[in-house]
Amino acid sequence: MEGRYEVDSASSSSSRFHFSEHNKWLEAQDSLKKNLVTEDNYTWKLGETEEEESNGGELLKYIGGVDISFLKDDPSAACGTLVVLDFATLDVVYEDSLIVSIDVPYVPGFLAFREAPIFLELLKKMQDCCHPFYPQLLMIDGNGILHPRGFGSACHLGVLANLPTIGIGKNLHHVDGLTNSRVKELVEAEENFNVDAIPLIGDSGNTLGAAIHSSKGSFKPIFVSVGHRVSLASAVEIVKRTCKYRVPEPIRQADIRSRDYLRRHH
DNA sequence: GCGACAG
DNA sequence: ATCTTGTCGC
Repeated sequence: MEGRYEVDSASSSSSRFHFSEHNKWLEAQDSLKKNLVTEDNYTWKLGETEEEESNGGELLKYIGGVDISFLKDDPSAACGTLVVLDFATLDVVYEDSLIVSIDVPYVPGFLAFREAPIFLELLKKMQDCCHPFYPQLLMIDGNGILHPRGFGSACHLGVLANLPTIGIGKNLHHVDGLTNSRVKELVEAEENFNVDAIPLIGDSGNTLGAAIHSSKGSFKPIFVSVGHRVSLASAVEIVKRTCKYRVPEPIRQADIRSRDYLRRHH
């Protein structure tokens, strides 16, 4: 018998998370990871050059963002929001929110098990009615491969929805020797003086993501990592083009609107 | 043993 | 993630 955990009755919320659940989640991540694609795998172009725009290929136009808000009291009451923006204008062209009750705890390294189900439901609603603005790519507030097992919530959602995804972290998830102080060193290193996307290379030698200073007023970087079916280079390019402020617009709009919706409907 | 730990 | 106003500065 592995992990008998329930004996430990003295501790509180965190011990509600039993070893058996932990193992199930590890196995699920391991299994889903087999379908992960970490290179560009889509047909559209970004439209960065006039040539591409006049060439008549399909362009990236609809870019989605998702976020969840919670209430202080009643921590199970949550609002998930999906927005779709026009990549060229950054206008919000679609918005949908859902109030749900979430009983899955937040456990570092397993964010997707808490948040992904509501995002999949929001996406399914769009798909079921063949909505013309269904996103070609999705940004998630949470990491992609910048994760203890290389499979953060952006990867998880990307694989389940079969959509290209990009992970956006507002704080660093310490992994593979990448700590706040180590990243600070990298950011301040002389060779990175004029570099706007600093590669995050862990102790393993793998590049797990990039730190970027999105808006001019912010010294605090955001952390971009590959979710699914997008290369890091493309992810960085797309994120930079959607940043009016520190947090890219798809995430920022989803965040604002989910918070508003929860306030107005509770 | 202690600290760290996306949202 | 959440509670929370003004305020200092470009």
